This record gives sequence, C-alpha cells and structure tokens, in this order.
Amino acid sequence: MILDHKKVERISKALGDPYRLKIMEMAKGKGGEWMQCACIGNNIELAQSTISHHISQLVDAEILIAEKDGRNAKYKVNKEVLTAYVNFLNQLQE
Amino acid sequence: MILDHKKVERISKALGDPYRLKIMEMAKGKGGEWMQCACIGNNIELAQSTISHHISQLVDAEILIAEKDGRNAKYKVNKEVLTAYVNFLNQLQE
DNA sequence: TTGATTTATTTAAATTTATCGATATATTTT
DNA sequence: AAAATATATCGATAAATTTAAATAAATCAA
Repeated sequence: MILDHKKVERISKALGDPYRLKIMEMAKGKGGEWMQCACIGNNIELAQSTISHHISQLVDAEILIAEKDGRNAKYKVNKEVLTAYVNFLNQLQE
Repeated sequence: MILDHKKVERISKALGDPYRLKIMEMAKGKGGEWMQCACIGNNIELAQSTISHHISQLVDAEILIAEKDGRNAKYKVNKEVLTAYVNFLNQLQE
C-alpha cells in the first residue's frame, strides 16, 4: 500500500497530539484485540465530546479502525496503514 | 535511541504539513549530501520568512540537521532520529 | 568600508485546531 | 413506550499555527 502526500500529512497530524498518541498506545496495549471506547474516556481527562473528536481524527487518518457494537464503539490499530506510513518514512532516509 | 512522547509528538507535528514534507523529500533527494537552503526557496512558493520558519520546525524536531556555511545554510535528513521515530511507530503495531 | 546577499527573527493578521457544553442519534433496558 | 446509556455532532470560544512584511544579523564582494 502506497500513501500519497495528503495521506501522510493527515496521519502525521493525527499523531501530533499527546491525547491522540495516548489513545493509539492504549489501542496497541490491547494486543490486536478491540479496545472499548468507554475505556478511553476512563483514562483521559477530557470532555466526552473532545475525546470523540480526537478519535475521529485517528479514524479519518485510518490509523485506527472503528466498529460499532450495539451502542458501544470499539477500535483497533490499523496495522496496514501504519506499515505504509513507516514505509514512507523509511524512503525518506535514502 | 528512544524518543519520549513529547519528542514523537513534535516530530509528527513537523511532518504534518505539505511544505515541510516537501522540504524533507528534497533533502532526501540529495542522497545523504547537504541540501542548500536557497534550493528550497527556489522550489517552494512561499515567502522567505515562512520557509525559514518551516525549516526551524524540522530542525527543532531534529529530523533535519542544519549547518551554517558562510552566509548560506545547508541541511540534511537526520537518519538516526527518523529511525528512532520509525521504531516508535513499529512498537505501536504490537 | 560600503553595498549587496542570505538567512533568521519579530510582529501582526488570518487561518486552523482544540476544547467544551448542549443537543442529537442510536441502542439497550425496564 | 419511556428512561437510561453511549457516542457523535454542532456551535461558540480559546489557543495554536501559518503566513508574510519589516527588520536584524551575519557574511561576502567591490
């Protein structure tokens, strides 16, 4: 998978915030399993609407996969896109 | 080399702009050699002060190494930091 | 030394992003 | 059906970022 510049820019921007980084790390912590949305709210001291907005950005950038589960939402890291992002960065080194 | 979250955040932010991405790609194009500052100005349609500001952010994030050469400035990609950034991202995948 | 050149800094305006409260939507429970 | 719960969206405001003109600082060339 090859990412265009617009996509790389969006992913970078999504990763350029401490709360969004924390969310990604929490998702990683689940080791491939789904992370519940409520779990994020329990661990980040921000308004619910703000957290939802941060999640949107990660999902828009496609580094987080979202799925609805009844009235809950769950997420996991999109490894394929992250790998493509890493590939872009590696290209930048030579 | 291990990057803390603050550092990862700053690098991500630095990469989250189309002009700064372009500058990084230009630096990469030099294949390990120095890129002249003037070269950037010739290829990006922004005011000189704006370009200088973008460069500062890449240098502050330490993904670009700066060196003075008389009244000119030259830059190259900091591979060590980029590698550390890539390592952080890979960790995020498992 | 004077004038030209290159890059950096300062300042200010315009734009974008972050945040939260309020409300909407969808789903489950009773 | 009504109440409760979980998440998303909207609107307003605050904060941060982008941009460029003006200026400064450093170096080179005459």
